[in-house]
Amino acid sequence: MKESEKSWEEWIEWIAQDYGLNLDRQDRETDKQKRILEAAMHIFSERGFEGASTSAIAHRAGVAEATIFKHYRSKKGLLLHLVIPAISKVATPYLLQPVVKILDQDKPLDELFHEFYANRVNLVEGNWKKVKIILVESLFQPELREALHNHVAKAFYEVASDRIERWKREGRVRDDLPTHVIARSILSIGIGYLLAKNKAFPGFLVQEEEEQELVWMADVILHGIAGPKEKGASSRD
Amino acid sequence: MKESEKSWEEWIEWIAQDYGLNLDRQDRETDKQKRILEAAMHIFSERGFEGASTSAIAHRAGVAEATIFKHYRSKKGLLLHLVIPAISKVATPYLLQPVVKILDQDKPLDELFHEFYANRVNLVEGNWKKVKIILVESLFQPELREALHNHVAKAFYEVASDRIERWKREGRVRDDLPTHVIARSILSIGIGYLLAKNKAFPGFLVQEEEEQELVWMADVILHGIAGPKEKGASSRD
DNA sequence: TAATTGAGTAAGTGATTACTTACTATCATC
DNA sequence: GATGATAGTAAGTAATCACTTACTCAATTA
Repeated sequence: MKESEKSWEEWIEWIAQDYGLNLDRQDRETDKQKRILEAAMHIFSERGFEGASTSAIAHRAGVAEATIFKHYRSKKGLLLHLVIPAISKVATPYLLQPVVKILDQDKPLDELFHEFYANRVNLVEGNWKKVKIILVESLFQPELREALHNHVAKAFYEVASDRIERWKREGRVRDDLPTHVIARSILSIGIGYLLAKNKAFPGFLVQEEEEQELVWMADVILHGIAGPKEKGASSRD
Repeated sequence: MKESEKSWEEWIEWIAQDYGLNLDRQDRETDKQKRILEAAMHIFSERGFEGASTSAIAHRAGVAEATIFKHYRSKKGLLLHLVIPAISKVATPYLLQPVVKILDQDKPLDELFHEFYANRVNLVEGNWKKVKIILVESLFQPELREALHNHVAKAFYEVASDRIERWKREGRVRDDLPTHVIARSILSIGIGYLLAKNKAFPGFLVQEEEEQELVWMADVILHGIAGPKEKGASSRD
């Protein structure tokens, strides 16, 4: 069976065997386990996976180093314990539902996109450290990349493309652009804002209050930036 | 003097002193020096800075480990030797010139943006490994982040905002959007395409030939994705 | 040609790494 | 009150880390 053909459940099971990932989220974690995960989140996100030492994590968590290995088997096991539940939450209908709910409202697209961006920006910023770990490490850890591609991205794209095609039929979205271009553009505007604000170049690429920026984002993605003199040039008219 | 008030030249000099960076690019590198830099580029980009060992780099370059330290003083010095010249090239008018040349042509913005995206996509893809190192490590190395922010980003933004404001006056670009929003949106569409194609989710976010994708990118940023039913909703009309 | 210089390296250095072993303390169950 | 089972850890382990020392050799300079 090829890697990419594994279902989410099969993939999780495979990881679980290799790294002792306990999937039963019900069985409550010890106080020390929680503190280890919290410490790991901070140190992984500050120094990256390779730059983080288990001794530093143990020290920050206030436990002996061996305790980490008792619970998580290996350093990589610790990383996956931290990150896989987060990914699996996103892949779950549970976290995809706000998106669906927002996209299915009977409102002008301006308002709808505004709400969508506000919701997703909020989600990412509320979990910035974990998001950073997942994004950076997915560049170096094939398992993570595979997971993001096959499950998170795919799930989102299915929801998105479904709506976009309906909007095309209803004349609310241009039907002369392929669906993937529209989906990518919507995402790009949001990601660009998050990068500019959080990491890259705050100060001159993000200057106003968030509420106002979100309105502009929705405006740009819907109507573009062309002025009256350039409007006729579109192939759609 | 605050970090951010250093000029590019002062900053380079400061780095040079700390890490023995030889700025005189004229004095030709040894064959072995070239091979070390080449090996470092591959291994840094594959494993990240912390994950890359100097012994692995030496092995790949076919030199003794000590040779690396003879030339670059420390592992971090090696990283900066690799990365600073690349950044400084971008900050230089020399590499900014293609952008200026493209943006100052007397053509419809559709064509202009198409050309701009083609040019920048080309540049990034031709130097993908270095770009990856710079982006990832700038998340963890403050010197790199500082350099990108104060010199590359600033330089680009100055060129961009100048043109955008002129276009506003000429009615070629909407004057009801702030300049930074326009600049950010243009960049976002480009970055989104690069991420989708190279790293994140090729396959369903990038499906067509590059030439065609570039046309769509220019189209979306100029005219948006709204269909006839939603067009009236804009605040600009 | 004697002296100097820079490229290059073999063989280390102590520190730190991820991970183990062998142990104690606590607590529920029979 | 003996029996496991689990949580936790002190004190290791071998391997690897970034970096140094002390040297050779070839080319240049005086």
